[in-house]
Amino acid sequence: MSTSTQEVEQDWMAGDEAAAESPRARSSSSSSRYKGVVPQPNGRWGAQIYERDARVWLGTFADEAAAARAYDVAALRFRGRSGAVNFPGPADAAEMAFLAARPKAEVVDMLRKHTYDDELRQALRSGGAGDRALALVPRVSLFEKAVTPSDVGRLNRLVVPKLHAEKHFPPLDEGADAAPPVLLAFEDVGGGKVWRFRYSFWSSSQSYVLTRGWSRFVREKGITAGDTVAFSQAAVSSTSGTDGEMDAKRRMFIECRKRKRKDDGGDDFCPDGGARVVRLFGANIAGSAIGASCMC
DNA sequence: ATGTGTGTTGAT
DNA sequence: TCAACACACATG
Repeated sequence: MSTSTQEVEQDWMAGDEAAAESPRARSSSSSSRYKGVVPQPNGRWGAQIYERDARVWLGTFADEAAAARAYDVAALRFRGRSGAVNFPGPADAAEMAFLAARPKAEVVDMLRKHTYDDELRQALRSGGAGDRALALVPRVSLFEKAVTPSDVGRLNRLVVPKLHAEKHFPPLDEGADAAPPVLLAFEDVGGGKVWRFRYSFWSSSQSYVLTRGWSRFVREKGITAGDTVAFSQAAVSSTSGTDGEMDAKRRMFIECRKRKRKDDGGDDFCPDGGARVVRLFGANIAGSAIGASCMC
């Protein structure tokens, strides 16, 4: 929904029930015609949604429609497109991505503070299309690794399990000392920035590693030992069948979850402790783009 | 003093 | 799951 609350309201007014009855005509003592909206003693309106058995309060609103809209946003985040909504409309991919990229608790917080619209507009405006769109890229899992203390320590490198490195990463000319460094560029889906890591083989330890750039990423994303880094790859979408070059530039992803998690993707509403997920994705050898994002 | 949001219960 | 209702508790 790229439309503002006002626009939605107008659509609704012009739509069907404009002539039926005015919501403002009724008193707060009666129930709301909107799903997830409950009257408040003071004439205002509260919004709520249910997660499992528990009620999640979405805040109070002076405008009944605003409360309904808040419910809609929560429904989209909690239940996805399939969830019933007060103001049905064409699914907005950008907004869905915006929602998907944030913890439920954060979305709820924005609703309660009435800052959702602002945050959405701002996000869409500034790095917008780029990172959000990337977040929607279908991907398939490649492999995972639980990062060790040294992976997030002073060594400034991530050891990539040999088996997986050889299977999924570009081949490295380990013999040639003069070989140019292999760089992997990662585009940060969450922040829109681009990260670059050096990918190399350390003969001393006989291991494949991501070096330059890795520590900065770890620091900035707050990755800690025990988190799991999961690599995945953009699902094949044979765009132009003529150009076989895409093959060498397959976009790859990496995501990191906090150790404690007990649910995979299905994040239940958690006011505070949500599993933090850092996701990278990107592409290949010659320095194409790769990216990262955080979500709960 | 006022408004919020939870406790709780009964329906769907 | 969901809303109606009462009121304990925040908030200023």
